[in-house]
Amino acid sequence: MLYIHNSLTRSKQPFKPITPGEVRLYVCGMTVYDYCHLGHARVLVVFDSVVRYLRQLGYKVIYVRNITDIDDKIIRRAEENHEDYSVLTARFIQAMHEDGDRLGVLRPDHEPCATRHIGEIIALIQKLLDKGYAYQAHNGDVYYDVSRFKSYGALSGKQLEDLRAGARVAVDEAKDDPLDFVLWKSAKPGEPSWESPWGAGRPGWHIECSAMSMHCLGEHFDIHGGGLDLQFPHHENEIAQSQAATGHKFVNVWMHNGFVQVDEEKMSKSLGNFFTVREVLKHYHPEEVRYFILSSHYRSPLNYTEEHLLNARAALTRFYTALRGLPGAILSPQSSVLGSGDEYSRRFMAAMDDDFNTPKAFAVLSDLARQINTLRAQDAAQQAAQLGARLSELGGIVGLLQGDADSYLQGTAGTLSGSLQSLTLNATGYSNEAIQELIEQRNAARENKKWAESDRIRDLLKARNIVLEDGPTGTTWRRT
RNA sequence: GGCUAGGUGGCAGAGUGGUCAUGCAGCGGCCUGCAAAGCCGUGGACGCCGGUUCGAUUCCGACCCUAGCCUCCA
Repeated sequence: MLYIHNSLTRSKQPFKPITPGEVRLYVCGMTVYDYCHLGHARVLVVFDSVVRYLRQLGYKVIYVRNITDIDDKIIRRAEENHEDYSVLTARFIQAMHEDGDRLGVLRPDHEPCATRHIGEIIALIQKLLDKGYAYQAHNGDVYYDVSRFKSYGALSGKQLEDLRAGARVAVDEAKDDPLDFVLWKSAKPGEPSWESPWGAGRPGWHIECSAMSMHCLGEHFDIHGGGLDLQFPHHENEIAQSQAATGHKFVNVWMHNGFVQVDEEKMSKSLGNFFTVREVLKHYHPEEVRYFILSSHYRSPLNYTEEHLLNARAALTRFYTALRGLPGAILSPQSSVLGSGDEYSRRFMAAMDDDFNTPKAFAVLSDLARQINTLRAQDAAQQAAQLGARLSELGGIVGLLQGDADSYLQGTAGTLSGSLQSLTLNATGYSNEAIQELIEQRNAARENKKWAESDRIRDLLKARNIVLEDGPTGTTWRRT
């Protein structure tokens, strides 16, 4: 039985889809005016793992992750660049796809862009106006009247009075109430705009997600996710909009992932303490980044440090070392994991069932790796191979361990993308053939018990971050 | 100030009312020509103060500290 922590009730609850066997999931994606940083990567990887796991459980998942391709920052950035906003957004949508692909993030089933759903957005705003939940101000903007929505603040645990007390003063004179938020923004000269009953303008951020999620998934769906920073006001506002418009419940379960932090501080654009995905991938294997992200629970803060990434590298090295030389197993939809009932699968699934507890699940993978190593030492090759298949199968449930062990350990090919040819940390200047040649020279020396010569070659390679390992079946090498 | 989530061994990170997390690092051993990898063993922890309890790191209360939200933010 899968349990999920619901931000709305602040408790872990058994998950029950609205339609049996089907899960409809919406996640707030990026505003595309710059490259993704690790904070964005966490959303991508966390919800990718959620989707993968739900599918593993046998659910038909409809996964929608939107793109905000029109807003103030996009307009400003496009102006700075002297380019059309749509050229800017197209470029960063592509960059986002590249980053996601490299991290092994499966594409969502639908990826709606705000600018392609202006019609639905306008219709939704009109509905809110008709029902008296919205008003047009003297400056032409249309605002949502927060005071009309009784349960406003339920998701974030805030009271209207408290919010008003803490509100920054008189930011926008046109609003009736400082807490009211914009649904339709009238265009200033030169800004991209769309025609509407309230004049030329563009949608506010919050209404986009209400309109697109309901368009793609219906008025009532199962799970809505996003970063913790979206809980208030963005998701609060979505609830207010959608439930006011439809008159019934919007989303059953709200999931929020924690922040990526740098020096105990949130990683963000505005603080300038961010690392982009592509920058980090210059130094670390995509699978290492993915492991790093999943090695703490999705709701916990995650500190970005080099030490943590190296920790992820050590863990993956251990797993791939255990898998090395075993026939690989790629997770298939017909995987035997679910019904197999073996101890490791059972424990792994139990951990994932507990609100996607990936760190706990990883502990099972460690135990499994140890058992594989033990079996190999006992020459129980068949059983080792069986458990090896199980290890990569379980790893595959969260998008890990799907690569070739030698490729990972020798750093010659991207495990997930297949296109990562130059891991800078692993650059050594020796070709695989040259390494093989040196290994043969060394083994010849060892045959003759010329230990000095043997050690010289090993040290030579070690200086280039290549470590040799003499096993019962011969010498293998890997990069460090 | 209001609200939310946290404070676990050297580091990271699960978890539990009274027997094991797990990984890295450390220490001892096995293996090895020596290593590496691997295996076995091992030390070390639950912010602070009260309360409930036969017993609390785990439940309750106060306090301290951290992060986040209350303005765009994944």
